[in-house]
Amino acid sequence: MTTPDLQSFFARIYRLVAKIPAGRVATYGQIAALAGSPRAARQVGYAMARAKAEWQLPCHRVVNKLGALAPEHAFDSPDWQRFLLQQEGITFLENGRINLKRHLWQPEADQI
DNA sequence: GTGATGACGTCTT
DNA sequence: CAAGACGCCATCA
Repeated sequence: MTTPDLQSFFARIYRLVAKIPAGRVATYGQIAALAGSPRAARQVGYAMARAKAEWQLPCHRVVNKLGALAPEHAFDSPDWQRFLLQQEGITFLENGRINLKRHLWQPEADQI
């Protein structure tokens, strides 16, 4: 159709991120693909940076495909994201990355 | 409308 | 998989 963007891709990204259950993590590419643009993974991170705290988005549950967390400057405190994830039961490897094999979010049709 | 930006991903070394 | 370079693509100035 001529109007594929109901509001903006960011809006869809926010909606998807909000559906990530606690104790699970999703990748930027995963969110981007669900939003309709598999190649727009960067925009997912951009959307997180522009996200407002009032939206209460679990942006700390969004990581890259390597399991590495966002840059330190992205959160209030350098290890704030890691702290939140550990509080939800996320396990980290010795190299400081998340064990995606164990905590990667598997979106279902009803979740979208 | 053009150019620059960037919380990524993939390829190559 | 580590580190660097290029590409992608929506948003911002």
